[in-house]
Amino acid sequence: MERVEALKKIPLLSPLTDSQLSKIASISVEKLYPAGSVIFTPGESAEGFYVLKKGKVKIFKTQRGKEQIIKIFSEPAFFGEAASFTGGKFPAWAEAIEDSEVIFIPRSAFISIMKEDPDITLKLMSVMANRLLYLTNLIESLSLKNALSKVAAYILRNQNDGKLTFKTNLAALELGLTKETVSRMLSKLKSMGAIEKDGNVIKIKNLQLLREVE
Amino acid sequence: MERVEALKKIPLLSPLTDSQLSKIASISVEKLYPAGSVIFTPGESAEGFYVLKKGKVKIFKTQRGKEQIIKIFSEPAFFGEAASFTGGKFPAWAEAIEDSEVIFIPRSAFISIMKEDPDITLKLMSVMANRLLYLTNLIESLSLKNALSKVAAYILRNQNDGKLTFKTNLAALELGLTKETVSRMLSKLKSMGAIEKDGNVIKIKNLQLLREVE
DNA sequence: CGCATCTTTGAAACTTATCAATCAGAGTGG
DNA sequence: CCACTCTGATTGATAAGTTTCAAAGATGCG
Repeated sequence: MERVEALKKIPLLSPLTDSQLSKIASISVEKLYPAGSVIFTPGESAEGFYVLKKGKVKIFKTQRGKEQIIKIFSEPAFFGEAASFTGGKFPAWAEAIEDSEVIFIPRSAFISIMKEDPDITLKLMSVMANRLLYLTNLIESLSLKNALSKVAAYILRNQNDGKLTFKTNLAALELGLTKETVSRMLSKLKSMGAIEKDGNVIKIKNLQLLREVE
Repeated sequence: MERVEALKKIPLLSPLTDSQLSKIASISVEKLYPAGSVIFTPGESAEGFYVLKKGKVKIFKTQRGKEQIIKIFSEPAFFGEAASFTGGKFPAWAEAIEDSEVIFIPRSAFISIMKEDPDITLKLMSVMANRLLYLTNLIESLSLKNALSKVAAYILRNQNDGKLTFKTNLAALELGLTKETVSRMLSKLKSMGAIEKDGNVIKIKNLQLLREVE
């Protein structure tokens, strides 16, 4: 069954037996979200959580017309689990930033799985622990770093082999800055000789320097 | 046994049997931390987590001489569990802000308890889910609110019966502001008629107004 | 090629931080 | 009981960092 295969790709769920997975699959709901569409809104009751089978989703907060991205998920991943397990409401927005396929798993189904398979619970806990650490670091970055070091840290974090594709606007939303500021910091890093820019591809030229300003 | 009693006060641990608790108690280590002393430092290997039996502890990050409080714990509570369960290092500082008594529980002990008692695991998960939501809201506050609404939100959050004891310095560290700015915002709220101040006690005079600026 | 979109740059405005001085209150010791 | 000091809060002036607004440049796509 195709949905079972999708669930199996999620590291959290992969150790489940086929029968467990098909049980989940049978009561889960699959949905398509075109890029730009909203998956859930803050205040909405969290009756379950979401498995991202395909695509990319951003979780973000808004206030006074400003936006702060909390986290971007790429397939395979799951999200919305924290609100789901407290049994309360989602605290933030979830929006597809690419055409996405999502599987919704009702809380009750998953809790019964957790009760019969403690390893899954431990695994989920370790995922949540990692998310706590991630958010702790995000807080550090938002509160204690200046614009230049935020951008430097962003490049270091998202780089692959000394290179990365860079969307100014997206970076700005993640870093809690405006696109203009990000652009200026990029120019500064360029003039310092730390990076090189060609279109929307950034190449790290001086790793050590970048680490120093981070 | 006295330590068992202390452990029982932690909502997370209270459903455990006395034999489980005394097992934990027997391998845990109790320590006193005078106000101002450091409990753990970032980068330190997290071999377990901490139960706060008495006192008050702040978890915070530092960078370039600035400080951001992540969370303040008052007895009874536990902290350091996220890092402990990822098996990695603490991401932040923990410091007693009052004379504190702390029980250290090695990871291994607790994991074996979790394996034999799934309810504890679920409970711990729900605590971690709540902490995720808390941090999400902190991010929102740090990134999207201005100084005035941060202070207003702080008052609303910490008020009790329309009153609260206010330490400018502490609020500043939690809100990611300077004490001067906090003081100025307080004056502003006072001149708006939203609050009243007598020594370090703040009284809310106009709740609706306070909610509006939040 | 031309239009729409994103990026860069500049100037001004705004918010918050910094630095410095003063003030208020709580002990403390004479 | 009164200086005296210590700590924390307030206030003012100035500086720094970031945003905002506006315009000009690039880039990509139909």
